[in-house]
Amino acid sequence: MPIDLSDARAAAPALLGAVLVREKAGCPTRRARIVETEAYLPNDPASHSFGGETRRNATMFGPAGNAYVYRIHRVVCFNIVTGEAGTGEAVLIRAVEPLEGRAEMEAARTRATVGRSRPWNYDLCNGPGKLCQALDIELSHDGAPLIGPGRTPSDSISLQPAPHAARFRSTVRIGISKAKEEKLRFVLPDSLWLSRKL
DNA sequence: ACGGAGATGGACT
DNA sequence: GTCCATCTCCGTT
Repeated sequence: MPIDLSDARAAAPALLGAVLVREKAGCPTRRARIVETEAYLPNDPASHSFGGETRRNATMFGPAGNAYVYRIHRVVCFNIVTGEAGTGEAVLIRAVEPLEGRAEMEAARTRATVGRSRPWNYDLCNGPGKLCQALDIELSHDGAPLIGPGRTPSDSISLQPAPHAARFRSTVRIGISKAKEEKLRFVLPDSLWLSRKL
């Protein structure tokens, strides 16, 4: 069963339990389970696509299944484009649980963080910027296809569907100032790797 | 365990 | 000049 990326509201919970696979030449494979997502809908005042297409958000208006990667403050965030091309919707991946290649994730986080000496814990990848550091997701991956052909084998991000539909909970989204009331954040309620506790 | 402040850089108007 | 889909540290419980 392919993952339902037909629209962001359906895709955000459907992506819970799916596994991100990061392949990079010279690095061990990193795999991580998605435990927290947020939907950004068409005509959503909190979405980057609100107000139309610009250079920065252009891949949001492209086909579903591509990575939308943007920079905010010091870090980048990783989204999966959903819906028909032109609708400008996506799902933000907010937290993942490491499954494989954890040492490589810790090394990547250490590389990206200055002055950290204590060991990594649940803060390894429990946030949208942190997981991009742990998986070496960069601005250059903006627009990259995650599913099907067209990926770069030596530098790919791909997706394995969840083995079964996950039991989830929804809450309000985090870190936004507009359209705060809608419950468009989706989590695996028992996960220890959420960016915030329930 | 939780909350607030400051760092910070680019996109957009 | 303003606005952030954030992170980390350091304070207080």
